[in-house]
Amino acid sequence: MARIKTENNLTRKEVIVAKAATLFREKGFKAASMRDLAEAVGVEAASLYNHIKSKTEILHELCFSVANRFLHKIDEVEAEQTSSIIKIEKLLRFHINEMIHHYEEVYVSDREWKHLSDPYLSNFQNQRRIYRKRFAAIIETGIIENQIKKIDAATAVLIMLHAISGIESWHRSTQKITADELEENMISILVGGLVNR
Amino acid sequence: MARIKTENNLTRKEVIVAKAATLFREKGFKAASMRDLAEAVGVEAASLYNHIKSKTEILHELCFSVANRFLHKIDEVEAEQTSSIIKIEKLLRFHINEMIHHYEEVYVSDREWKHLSDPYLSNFQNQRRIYRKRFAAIIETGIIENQIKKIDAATAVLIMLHAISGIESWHRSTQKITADELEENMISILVGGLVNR
DNA sequence: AAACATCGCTAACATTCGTTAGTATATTAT
DNA sequence: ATAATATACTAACGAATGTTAGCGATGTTT
Repeated sequence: MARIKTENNLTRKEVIVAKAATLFREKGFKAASMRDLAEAVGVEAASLYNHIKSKTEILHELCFSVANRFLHKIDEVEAEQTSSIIKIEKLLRFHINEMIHHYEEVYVSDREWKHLSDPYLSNFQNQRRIYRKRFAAIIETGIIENQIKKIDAATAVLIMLHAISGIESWHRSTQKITADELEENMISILVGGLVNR
Repeated sequence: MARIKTENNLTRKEVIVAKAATLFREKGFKAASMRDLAEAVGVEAASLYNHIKSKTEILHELCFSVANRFLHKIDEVEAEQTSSIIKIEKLLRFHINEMIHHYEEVYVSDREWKHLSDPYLSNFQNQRRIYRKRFAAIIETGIIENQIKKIDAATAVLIMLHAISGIESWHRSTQKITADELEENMISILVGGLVNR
C-alpha cells in the first residue's frame, strides 16, 4: 500500500495540491484527470478523496492562495509613502518573482480560473477586477503627478500583467538567461520602453 | 430538418469552424463539447461530421490559419528597407489588429494549441519558435544599430507578444476605449515605456 | 421527373470522467 | 497489546465524451 510521501511539514493535501498545479499547468484543468493526478502522487484515484473534497476544490485552493498573495502585496505597497513609479516597480517585481518562483500555481490561477464554479467564480473575477482597478489608480496618480506619460491606465495594467505571464515561455526555453537578468530586463522594457535615448 | 445557414460565401465547414472558435475561447477546447458546438450551429452533433473529420481538425484549422497570417506578415516586414524600430512597430500593429478583429481565432490559437496532437503539435511549436527568433533578430539588429537599448531580445519578444494577448481583457471590459485608442496606447507603452521625459 | 450527391437525423458504441461505497491496512494514541 | 483514527485499496456507478452506422430528407443536375 503506497502512502503519499510528505516532507518539509507538508500535509498530504498540500502534496496533492502541489502536484495538481504542475499537472493543471501541463495539460490544463479539464484535460488533467484525477487518475493522472493519482498517478503523479503515487496512489489510486479514489484515495485522493480522503484528502480533498473534489477536483474543483483543488482549483479553488490554487486560485485563491495566489490571489491572496497579490492582494496582501498591493495593500502593503499602497500604504507606502513613495512615488507612483516606485510603487509600480515594486508591484511588477513582485509579480515577476511570483511568476518565477511559484510558476505552476500562478500560471494555473491565471489561465484556468474560468473553470471555477459559482460562487467562487464570481468571487475570483471580482477580486481580479478590483485588483486591476487599484493598480490602475496608482498609474493614474503617477500621470497626474507628471511622472508617467499620458496613457490609458487600464491598458497599461493589462499590458504589464499579461507581459509578465510571458515568463511562462522563459520557463520552457532551453537557453535561459538568469532569473535576475530576466527581472531587470522586464522592468527596463516595461517601465522604460524599447527605444534608446 | 435544420440546415446550417451559410451566408457571405462561407462553406458550411467554415461556419462550423467560426462557431467553434467562439466556443473554444469561451470554454476552452477540452471543455467545449461537440454537442455544445452542434447546438451553437443549430444541428445535431453527428451532423457536424458531414463537414469535419474530427474535433481536433477544427483546432488544426484555427491554429494554422492564424499562424500562417503571422508568417506572411513577417516575410513582408523583413523584406522592407526600413529601420528596426519601424519594423517592430509594424509587426506590433499587425498583432494588435489581428487580436482586435480576429479575436476568437487568435485567442484560441494562442491558448489552446497545447491540445493539438502530433505531428501538428510539434509543427506548430516549431513555427512558433522560429517566428519568435525572427522577431528577436529584428530587435537585435536594432540594438546593434543603437536604435534600441541593450536588452535581451528574446525577453523583449515574449513581453510584447504576451502583452498583446492582454487585449482579451479589453474585449471583455464594459467601458472600452476605442480600438484605435487601444492600438496607440499599446504602441506608446511598449515602444516608449511608461515614464515621462 | 429521375438520378445523384449532399446533408441531417436517430440510435448507439466504446471510453473516459469524477466520484462513492465498502473494506482492508497502516499509523497513532491509550 | 488494544483501540481508534487515518489512509489506501478494489469495484463500481452514472454521466458525458467523441465518433460511427444506417436511413431518410433535401437539394442539384440531367
